[in-house]
Amino acid sequence: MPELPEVERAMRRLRKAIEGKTIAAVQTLHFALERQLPDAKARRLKAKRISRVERRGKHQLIHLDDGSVLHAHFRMNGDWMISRADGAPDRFTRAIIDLTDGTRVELNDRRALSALSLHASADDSLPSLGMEANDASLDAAYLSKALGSRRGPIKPALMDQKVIAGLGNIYAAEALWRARINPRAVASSVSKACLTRLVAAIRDVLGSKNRPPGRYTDKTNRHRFAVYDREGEPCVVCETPIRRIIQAGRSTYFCPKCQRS
DNA sequence: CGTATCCTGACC
DNA sequence: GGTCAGGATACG
Repeated sequence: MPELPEVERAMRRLRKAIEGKTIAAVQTLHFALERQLPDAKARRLKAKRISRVERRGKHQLIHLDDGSVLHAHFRMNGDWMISRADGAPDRFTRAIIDLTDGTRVELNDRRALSALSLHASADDSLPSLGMEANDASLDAAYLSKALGSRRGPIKPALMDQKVIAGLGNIYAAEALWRARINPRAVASSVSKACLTRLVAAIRDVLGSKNRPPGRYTDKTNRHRFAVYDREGEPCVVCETPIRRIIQAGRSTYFCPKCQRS
């Protein structure tokens, strides 16, 4: 369940469940996770105390008292399930973190594309990231600089975590629709006025008012999005049918009339 | 830059 | 059986 607000909520649940506690055991239940966190490495986590849980973009960092870091990323479908060590893990649980107090954290991910790995220090646990999408100091000047060297379309550029950390496919499309910017517009050529609208639009789509309360694939949440997954449906502003195109291998939804530039 | 790839499940 | 899926990365 990525996209920054969802990761933020998941991180807070994780923090509440494990911060200050001690790891009893970590195990992987799927070869894709085992490959990243081999049993020999997982064993090193035993008896480590969790000093802090942190989010950076869509990454989650579990800081341990010896300075090492357990890095987690949900990718497409991951989520935490907090349970108890004496129960059976969920069918789609790919890794388990058991705490000495009996709390169990399950990394639940049907596709098993999630990342989970152990690093000696925080420094080598993360790729370089751009400004946080929900950073109050995000402004048109920053975007202008970050996009200045990009000759490709703006929508894939917005999803590049080195440009803005935390913006994903859904909210990139939603923000561009709100800002009335064509997703195919060349990133470096988007005007300052448009970038100013885009900054406001990013705040709007990430703001709690406009976000679904739970998992955003829930049918009941679908209506919360203006363009995402609405191919052929009328634009809520101008009633032009929403179009779907593929950019960098991902679906982009947009209104061909509202987003002309 | 775009494309293929990692994976599995859900849905048509 | 084919297609699609909220992400990121390696590669050409």
